[in-house]
Amino acid sequence: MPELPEVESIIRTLRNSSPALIGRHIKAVDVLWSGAVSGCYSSDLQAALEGSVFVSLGRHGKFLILELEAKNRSGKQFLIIHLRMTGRLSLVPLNQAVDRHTRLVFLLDRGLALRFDDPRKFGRLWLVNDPAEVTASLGPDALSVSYNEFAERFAVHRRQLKPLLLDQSFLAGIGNIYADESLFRSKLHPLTISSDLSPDEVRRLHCVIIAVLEEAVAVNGANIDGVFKAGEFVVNVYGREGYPCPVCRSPVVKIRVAQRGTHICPQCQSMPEKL
DNA sequence: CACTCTACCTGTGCGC
DNA sequence: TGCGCACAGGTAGAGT
Repeated sequence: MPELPEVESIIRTLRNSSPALIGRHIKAVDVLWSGAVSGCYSSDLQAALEGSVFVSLGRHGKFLILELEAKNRSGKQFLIIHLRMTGRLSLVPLNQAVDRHTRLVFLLDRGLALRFDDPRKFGRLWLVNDPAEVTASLGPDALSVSYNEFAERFAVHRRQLKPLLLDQSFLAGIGNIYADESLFRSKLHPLTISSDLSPDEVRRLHCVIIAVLEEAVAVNGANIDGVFKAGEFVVNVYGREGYPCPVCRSPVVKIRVAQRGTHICPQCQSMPEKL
């Protein structure tokens, strides 16, 4: 399931592809499942995008932001894509057959197609004039947030750490896997109330989040048995219930926090005193 | 404000 | 072998 590092990895792959996505014209858009298109009708999306050219690629948190220039219109357009859990975006040969999970195909020049596949149909796509129409409610990107901004935003909350890290309006880009990994490496229990952290612990958490995400980005994301196999980043606790903690050898335990499967080392991540 | 629950989906993997 | 079912995940929106 793509979180920030996996989305970043997709962007890098698309940037380095040859022929590149940047500069490609959209000749047509096939919408195989219209539910994937949010905020407008798929016919509007098709009409607005035909003839457009990709000019840049970026992201905010887990949202991909593809900038386009329309042929006959002034002003920019942005295709915003959220892959949610099972979405995939790939550049393929134009003649490659769709499979049963293909939801959208952008037919391009130079014999290419940009394809959106998504078995679980959770992924969504928007066409807007300003990315903020979709991303305005997001907090700062987790990969580049400064310590000052992190600490400032942290200070206004009194919440359990795990749901706080997962809250995209607090910090954009962290999902279940990297939340568990960041809390493990920070030696913090997911149920700890954020306002109970010492300034040193807040600083440590910020450092760990950035370090974890940077490490994962450097190797193209996580590699989790049976779940996500894009990259080489190996997690310590997520999905490893019953396996020994790499630090102290205590068995990793799975608990439920905010309705989410949560993995901890009960030894290294001690329970907050109040519980 | 903080939290919980539900809905959205479908492939996987379990128990029987 | 095959059936049924719980479960996984991110987010929005409603409710406590």
